Amino acid sequence: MSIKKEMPIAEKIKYIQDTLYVISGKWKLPILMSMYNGCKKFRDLERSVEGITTRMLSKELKELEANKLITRNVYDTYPITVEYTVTPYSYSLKPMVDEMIQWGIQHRKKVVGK
Amino acid sequence: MSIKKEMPIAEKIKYIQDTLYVISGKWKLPILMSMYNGCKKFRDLERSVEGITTRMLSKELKELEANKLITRNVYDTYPITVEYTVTPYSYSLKPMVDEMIQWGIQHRKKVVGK
DNA sequence: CTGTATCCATGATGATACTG
DNA sequence: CAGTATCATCATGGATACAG
Repeated sequence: MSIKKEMPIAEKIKYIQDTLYVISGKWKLPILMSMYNGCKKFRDLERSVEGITTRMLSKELKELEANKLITRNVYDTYPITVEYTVTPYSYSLKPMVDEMIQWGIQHRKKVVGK
Repeated sequence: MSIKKEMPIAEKIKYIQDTLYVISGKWKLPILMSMYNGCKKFRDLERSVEGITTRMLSKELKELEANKLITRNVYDTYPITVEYTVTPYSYSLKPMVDEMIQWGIQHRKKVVGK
């Protein structure tokens, strides 16, 4: 028989907020999705992520990198090119993101009633 | 053989943002967790959700109710008492929230290295 | 091309006082 | 008890110009 201690609520909340923080911001998930779709260069992301500014793209990319979801590689061409790539680790987000998509779909039906 | 059309990225992002919006804000999940833990009355929530103000509690409860995650019941005592209860529907969030907790746990290890 | 630096607008939250 | 009203503060993001 296994004795399983329930995690205290406060601790659960802490982890949830950690997680939310990592994917928070208007652009992090759109950027990631674009990258899964093949975009690698700064300029390509700037164009494919509808409406984003260079300031926000730069900022969000840094945070994604800090959280090990993407890596940044600089190539010494002229002008320099920079390639961002999603890490294998970033795929660990997939189950959660898929859940969010599914929940969003059914919730829209539930609340809007359509 | 099944032909399955991939959902366009833009649409996925829309649903993800819908979902994030529902649980957004500093207090919605802490409130919900407190309610799962048994809190029902405004004053109890105000005390159990560490740091929340009446203004925010009131506001977030309204939004949770609008999204059908809780219901509000007024009892005509004196002074009146109000009981909030989580809806069965709110439990549909559980898989996602559990995923967030698990992801948060392993992410802290991954990034902090501990 | 790949960003950084400023400044500004808006929204989200906090503090506090007050009401039925 | 269960909130509302008002004002203050802070974080987020947008616009724009500029740099290496």
